[in-house]
Amino acid sequence: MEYTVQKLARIAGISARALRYYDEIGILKPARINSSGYRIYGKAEVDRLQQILFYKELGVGLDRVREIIDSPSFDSLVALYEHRRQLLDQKIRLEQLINSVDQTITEKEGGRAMRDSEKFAGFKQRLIEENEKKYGQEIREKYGYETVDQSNQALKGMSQEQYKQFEELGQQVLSTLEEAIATGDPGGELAQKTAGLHARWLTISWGNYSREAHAGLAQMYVDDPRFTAFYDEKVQAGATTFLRDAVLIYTGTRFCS
Amino acid sequence: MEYTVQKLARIAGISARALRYYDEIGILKPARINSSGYRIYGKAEVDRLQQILFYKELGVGLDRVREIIDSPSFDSLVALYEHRRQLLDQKIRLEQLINSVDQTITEKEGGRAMRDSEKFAGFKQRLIEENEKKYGQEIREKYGYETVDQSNQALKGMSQEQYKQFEELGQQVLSTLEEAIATGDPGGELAQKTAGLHARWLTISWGNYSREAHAGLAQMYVDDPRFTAFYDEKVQAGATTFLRDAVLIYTGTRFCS
DNA sequence: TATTGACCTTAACGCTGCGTAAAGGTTTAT
DNA sequence: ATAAACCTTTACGCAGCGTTAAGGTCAATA
Repeated sequence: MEYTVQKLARIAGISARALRYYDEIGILKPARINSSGYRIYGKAEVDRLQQILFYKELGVGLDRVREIIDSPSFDSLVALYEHRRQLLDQKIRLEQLINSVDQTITEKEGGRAMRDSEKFAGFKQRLIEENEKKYGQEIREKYGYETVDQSNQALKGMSQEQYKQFEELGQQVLSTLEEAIATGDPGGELAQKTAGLHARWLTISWGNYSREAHAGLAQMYVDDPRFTAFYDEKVQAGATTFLRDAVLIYTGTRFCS
Repeated sequence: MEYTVQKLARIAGISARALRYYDEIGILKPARINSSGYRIYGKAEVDRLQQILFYKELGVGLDRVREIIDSPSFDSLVALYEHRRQLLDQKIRLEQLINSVDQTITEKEGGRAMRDSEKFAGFKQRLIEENEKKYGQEIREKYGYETVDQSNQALKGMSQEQYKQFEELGQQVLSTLEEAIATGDPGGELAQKTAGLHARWLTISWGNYSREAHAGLAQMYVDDPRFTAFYDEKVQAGATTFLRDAVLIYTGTRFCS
């Protein structure tokens, strides 16, 4: 039941260097050092390592891991809740990045070089988002969710010109969808372009865009016979399912049905 | 139209140190160095910096940014697609982490200490996920999405004992939902617990869990009169909307309706 | 028994994208 | 003239190890 670094490293699936590092920072010290200076780990250390790796697996930093496993269970729960919040924040940031990349891609695909004004608009957008991140929650806590919802609603009844784009896009979605189905590959370039167009269509109709909602809607299309009828008749049989698959891939949603 | 480091830094919203670093790694060199050794930037450098910051904003690393802006537009599109994929991978990883944290939280809240077998099961789970990450796409490309779907389907018709849990959970969801509504706060502890129970309920019924799908379903509940009727009658009026709000917060979904 | 190969040790640099001194020169305003 | 506000280079620090480098230890084999 005694292990040297490499043996423990192998059963734990990490590197020997990592173990030496854990020793160095004091988060996991060997049970004893043998006469040759070798690190010898025992059962207790295996258990502790298991715990360390478990929390690390959750993406917790080593410092925080130490706090968690060296403190009573009450604290660990709080720490986990806090960690969860941080993960969610990261996720939101990632989603914003993905949306931005999507926008850039569609703009570039349109062959239209970005003009300076748009670049600066991007900067403004960034500022707004930063603001949202910093104060959004505070605002929500102060005024409740309904206010935010309402201000989102306010974005809806905006311009008149968008309606034309909206209609056009709707047609474009249908036509590219038809082409895409011919390729048979919902992960293919055409299908992804279709999903992108569909995303823009949604963006206009909802005033904003979230990939969850996009994926959810695509699934709803399939589940709701009215939508299924619409796409399957406007394009061809199976079109709705194909669109859903394309959208699920586009939004990065894992398989969930 | 000529700027020193700090002036440029101010209009670009970054630090002077960053500019010096960009010079150091050669991604943005000043137009010239004046007689006192000061870095002097011109219009061209402003434009280039704008580009750099734009891509950096998308989360692209500086090395890749350099590749993108120093190559024709074709390459940049490919790079963007690739970058998008990486972001999606990161996002999926984050979601897995969040799910794990959720599980740990519910387990800890249940007051039940994790047994060693479960710890190791977690490790196995990790291995499976790693495998999925490494080879999942390859498999999908080889055998198409349907195979993966089918193997997912296979997970569904599993145990018989789960059905009991499933029924029980359904009742629990309803009862905690009722308590939660009494508090009036969809972000509160009880409401989040309800959402957690609902998540577990889904996990069992679907064989796996994705937070997008969860959020999407919650929204669907509100949109679909059959579901609305179910929850609003089983619990009380407005229960469906409350559950949706709780789930949206639980899943970290931004407001999208 | 000598040698090989598989272990073990410490020490120290490297990676990203800068933040943050430290130690000193330049320009501008008062 | 002097202070304030710039500018410069140099270099350590951050997380979590990976990766040599330079050298001891242990078990088995020729």
